[in-house]
Amino acid sequence: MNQTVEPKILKGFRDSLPETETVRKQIIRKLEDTFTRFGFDPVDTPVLEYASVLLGKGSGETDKQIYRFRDNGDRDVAMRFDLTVPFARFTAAHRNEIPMPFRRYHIAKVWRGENTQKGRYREFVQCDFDIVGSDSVLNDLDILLLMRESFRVMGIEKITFHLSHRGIFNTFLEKEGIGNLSGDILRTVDKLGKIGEDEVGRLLTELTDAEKAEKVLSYIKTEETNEKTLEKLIRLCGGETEETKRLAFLLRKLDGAEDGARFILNPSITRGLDYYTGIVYETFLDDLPGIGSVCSGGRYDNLTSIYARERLPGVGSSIGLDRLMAALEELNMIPKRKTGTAALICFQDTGYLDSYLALTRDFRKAGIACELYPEAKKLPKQFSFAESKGIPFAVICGEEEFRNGTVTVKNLNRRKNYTGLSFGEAVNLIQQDEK
RNA sequence: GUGGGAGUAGUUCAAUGGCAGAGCGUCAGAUUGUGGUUCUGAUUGUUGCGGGUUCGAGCCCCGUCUCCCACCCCA
Repeated sequence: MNQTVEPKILKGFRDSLPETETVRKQIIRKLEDTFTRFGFDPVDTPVLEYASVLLGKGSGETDKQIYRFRDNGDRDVAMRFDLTVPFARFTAAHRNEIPMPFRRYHIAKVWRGENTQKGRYREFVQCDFDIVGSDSVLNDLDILLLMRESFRVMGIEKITFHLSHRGIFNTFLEKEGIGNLSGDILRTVDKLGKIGEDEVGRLLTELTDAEKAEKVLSYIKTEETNEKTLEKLIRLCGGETEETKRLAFLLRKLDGAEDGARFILNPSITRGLDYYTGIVYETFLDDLPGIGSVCSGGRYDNLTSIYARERLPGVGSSIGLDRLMAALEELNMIPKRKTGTAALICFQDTGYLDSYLALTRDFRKAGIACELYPEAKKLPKQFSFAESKGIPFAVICGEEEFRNGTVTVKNLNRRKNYTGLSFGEAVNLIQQDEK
């Protein structure tokens, strides 16, 4: 039997080793705590949906990227492409069980069959949070505050939130008599950061004419301050509207940044997805903007239009966890933690097996994540095993300790011994360093 | 999906069409209750995969897979 199958995996799909997955789980835990503090509840939906439920919800481009096939019962099925469309179906299906306004978060994998690049995979995790069933600007504000808080708890402060307003932009386009070209113009304008003003101007001139292109270019330019940018938008729209007042309110409330995170009114942000109608935003790391937005979203008029009659407005955002982690890795910001295990119980003397087992049990009972080395090998051997796994502490007990009822703990990073400890002191020592 | 670049030991990288190599790492010992130095010895390969040309292919040609880059789109 020397015929083996090559252990290969598909393009754009990845394994996650403990050193990566431990960090990922830690980040997810922090995010879940944060979402919960903001009053959001978790939900889940199936990976597979009827293709008819998922198709035709984004642009034509997104349909091509959806994984779709016939299942064993010959049903036309598809894997979820994002978490928003399944959420729309979910909300329509459970409308009577959900009190409005509804705050939910959903952290799960999604699949897109597109070409890969750094920070672009075919299977990746999104962290979505939305508030539906209310038009209130306070929800827009809370989503933005939650975005800032989420990055703060992840320890990322050099970050910029670019925001803009789809509705105001459309008002402007209508006023200029080019509202019918909204979709094309939005997509073109969206490229400003990448291809520059001249090239965008050229493309806009192709779409309209030189004069209109000039006007649009002027509209999408970010001025020195948010106030000035806002003033310009109001002027180009022909005066204040409900929407500009709304945007002004948000910018006022978001002012007074307590850390490095900044909110910038950037009218060139438009988002490719069609369903946004109000405020939209994208988030870039100051040190690695090239990897793309790590958190995007906006306000939409009607989440469930395809599935139900009732109009259901909402606002939400999505953190791209895998892209974020790829960026953090590139920036050397991934914490070194390779395991959740805090202590290795060294095994030296087979005669004391029961004592080792009892010690292991007691540490676990006290909340210390630990494992007992399964063989009575030499200590250096056990130390280097712990080190290679990233376990910070070794518990060293032999005849002397068991006779005195004491515990010896070694901090493996500092190579420092703590002898003659009581069990409680040992637990404290290990827990202290946990933080 | 379209176009460009890359793929050699666990890893970083060598090898004019002519015996696949080095550093680092890993393992064992010097060292049977304490691993960062040193020394000794050992280990590591379907050159991504499959074909072709050739006396002979890691190297040239074709196909394919994966990664990286650009477009597209987006997290």
